[in-house]
Parts: sequence; structure tokens; C-alpha cells
Amino acid sequence: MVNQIPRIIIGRLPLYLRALNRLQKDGYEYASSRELGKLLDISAAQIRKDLSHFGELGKRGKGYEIEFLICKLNQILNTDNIWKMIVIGAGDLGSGLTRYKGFTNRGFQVSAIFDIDPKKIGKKIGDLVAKDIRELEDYVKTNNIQIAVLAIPAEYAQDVIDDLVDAGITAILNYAPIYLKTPQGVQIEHIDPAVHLQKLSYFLK
Amino acid sequence: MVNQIPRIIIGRLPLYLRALNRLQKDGYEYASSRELGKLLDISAAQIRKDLSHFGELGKRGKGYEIEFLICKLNQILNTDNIWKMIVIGAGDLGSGLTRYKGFTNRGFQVSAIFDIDPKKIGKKIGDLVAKDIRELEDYVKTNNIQIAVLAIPAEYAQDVIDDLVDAGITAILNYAPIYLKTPQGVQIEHIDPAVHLQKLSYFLK
DNA sequence: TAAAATTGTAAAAATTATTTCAATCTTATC
DNA sequence: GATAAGATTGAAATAATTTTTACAATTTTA
Repeated sequence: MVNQIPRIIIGRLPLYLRALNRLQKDGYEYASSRELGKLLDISAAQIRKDLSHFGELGKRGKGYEIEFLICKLNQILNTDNIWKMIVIGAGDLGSGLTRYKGFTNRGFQVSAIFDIDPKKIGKKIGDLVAKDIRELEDYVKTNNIQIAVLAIPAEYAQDVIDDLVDAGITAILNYAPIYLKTPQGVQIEHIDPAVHLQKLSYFLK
Repeated sequence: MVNQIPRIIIGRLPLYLRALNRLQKDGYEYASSRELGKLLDISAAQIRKDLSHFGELGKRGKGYEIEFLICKLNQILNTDNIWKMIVIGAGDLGSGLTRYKGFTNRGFQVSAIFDIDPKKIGKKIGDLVAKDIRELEDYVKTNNIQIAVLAIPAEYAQDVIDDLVDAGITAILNYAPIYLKTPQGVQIEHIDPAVHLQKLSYFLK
């Protein structure tokens, strides 16, 4: 396992993992790069090359053993344990993410949800109760949380990010439709549906 | 405006647009590629190069006129009008997207939401009432809808996509955590939070 | 034992990003 | 108002990254 894998390759590993999990659920034991590629619209060569960065994971003449490759990818992506994460913002999106059942079998679990609005604090959301944002720092430090999901309006996002970083958060999934500054060492990923819709509408009409 | 702009460039235009809208809201009239780049963590040269594909949009010595560039980018991305779109799935996510106020000023509007579950059909969601999925084809054809947002579990997604395509949908924003096949000419974008979280967790610990 | 399948990888090709700078515009100064 | 200094774009050239091609090595299957 070599140093400094390009980010673009890391970005594809979760897709491989997702496809492999599905294949396993469907009863398959082996998958060739060709089959996997067909499922993902990615060239077989690219899949082989990506995976080759992490050792010789396949079997010539046979393909990749699904069980083994799932394990390996989970190791690489650090999802062989479950990360506790917090959600900031108890609106539709934050609540939805908190109730969502699909995270646990992919390595993540919402362990607390915070809001600033007194009307939302104390509300039951899934198995959790929305906490006051003022408890954030204490909670993050006490529970050693590293991942936060930001589901609040753009105008508050940078301030909250700064607080999150101060509290010790090192990975952020940002749903606020704005680019945010994070210090070196704090990773951030952005999800903005309107950005995707605009990519789509480029091709329309 | 030349033919066949690389997709990776199209993917950055919505980010430029978002940043420009913010700058305009903050009262700025001009933005240089350097300022814009700083705001987005993208090199100034790249922004200039991307924009140069669509003509000489800037002013030497001054930068880009924000108002003009916003117009231009909206033209390019086809968001100078509002696209009506449908949401499939009236769960937390679909309902949240339907109630979300942030789409309209970026070129989109949810005009109907569909579900298969009798308990959800007829329910009021924002300004809309959830419709029966069986009305989908008729609705799409009658209202000439081109964009659909898919917010349903993975196992039903491919079947629904096929129906959407048959009905005339040509652009899909997919929230189901699975890769989906679409025929040539139907564009699809994927949003899967777990994929982003796994990209983040790679860097953790 | 031979044919078929499939990986892993070196080399080549294609794509994407950066560097550099002439051309041009703006602003400051006299 | 003229002129010089400073700022900024747009684009050619270069560099870096990413993807694809091609195939030897290896394993499986018939």
C-alpha cells in the first residue's frame, strides 16, 4: 500500500464498495473487473489500476473475491469500524439524515443532532433528542467525535464550521450551498443538489 | 461558444455561479479571477481558462462584471428559466427537497411529488399534495417535465428510472445509493452521502 | 494439456491544470 | 489631459495527471 493515493482514486473506492456489497447480497462470490466495470460504467482497466495501488487483490483467471475485496476496501476507507458523527441543523434535511437507516452498514452512525432554534431543541428525532448547539463543543470533546454533517443555511455555515473545528472535528460533510474555509488537516466534502441540477440542465433543451 | 465543453468544466460553472451570486448579494459589482479563485480554492488561471471557452467574458485590468457573468452562466447552464421538476418518493428526503426554498432562485422548482405508498399519497407536503405514482407518466407527458429527482430505496430505483425514461424524463438526480442504467441522451447525477463520508473517513485516524 | 479468462503493469495517449506573458484596461500622478 | 505604474484577462506553451492500450504472467476450465 503506497503513499499518497490520488484523491480521484479514493473517490471511486466507495463506488466499488457499494457495487460489491450489492453483488454479495445477490449471492455472487467473485467479480471480475469487467463485470464490476459494466455495473459502474467504469473501464475494467481503470478498476484494476485503481485497486492495484493497494496490492495484488485479485486472482488471475478468476477475478476479485468479493468478500475479501469488501474487507480490504473497508480497511482502506477506514470503515471497518462505525464512526459516530453529529448532525448540525434539525430541519428537514438534518432530521432526515438522522433518521436514515442506511448509514450504519456503511460505517457511520449519527450519535447526536444539534440546533440553535429553541423550538427544535428537545424535539425527538428518530432515536435522538435534538440538543442545544451550545452543548456542541462539550459533546464533541467528551465523545471524541471526528465527523460532522452540516445541514444549516449558508449564512451561518462558516461560523459553525469554525466552532466545529475548534471543538476537534476533522471531517465535515457540508450541505450548506456555499464554499467553506477549513484549516489544513480538516477534510470537507460538499453536497449541493442545485449544483448537480445545473450540471444536468446544461444538457437540456 | 465552442462545441463539446469538457464535463469537468461544466461541473465547475455552478460553483462559479453560486459564488458570484453571493458576491452580488454582498454588494460587489466586479470580481477578478483571483478573488473568485480565493473564494473557491480554485486557481485563478483555471477559472479564466474555463470561462474563456464561452467567449471573452472579462475586462482586462478590471475583472468580470458580476451581473453580466451571472447572466451568461445562467444562459450557458440553461437556468435563465425555471425548470419544473418532479420528486419521486415522499419520505424524509423527498419531502424535504419538495419543501426546500432554495431551488427557485437557482433555476428549479418542484411541481409534483409522487409515492407508491397509500399512506403517503394525498398527504400535504409544502404547497403540494403527494400523488400516486401511477399518475406519473400522464403527469410528465401532460406537463412536459424533463427533470426528476429520485428519492426512493435502491431496490426500486432501476424500475422507476425505466418508467421515468419511458415517460419522457431526460435528466435525473438520483439519491438512491446505487448506480443506475440510463439510455444515451438521458443525463443522470448521483448524490450518496455515504460515498462522501467514506471519502472523508479515508483521511481519518 | 490446451484454450479461455483475467489480473497487474509498462507504455502510450488523452485530458486537465499551470505557467508565462503580451495585450489591454484602470488608476494614480503630475 | 497626458503619462506611467499597476492590474487583469486570454491564450500559447508547458507540465502534470489521468486514462487507455497492450500484453506477459498466471489461473481456471474444458
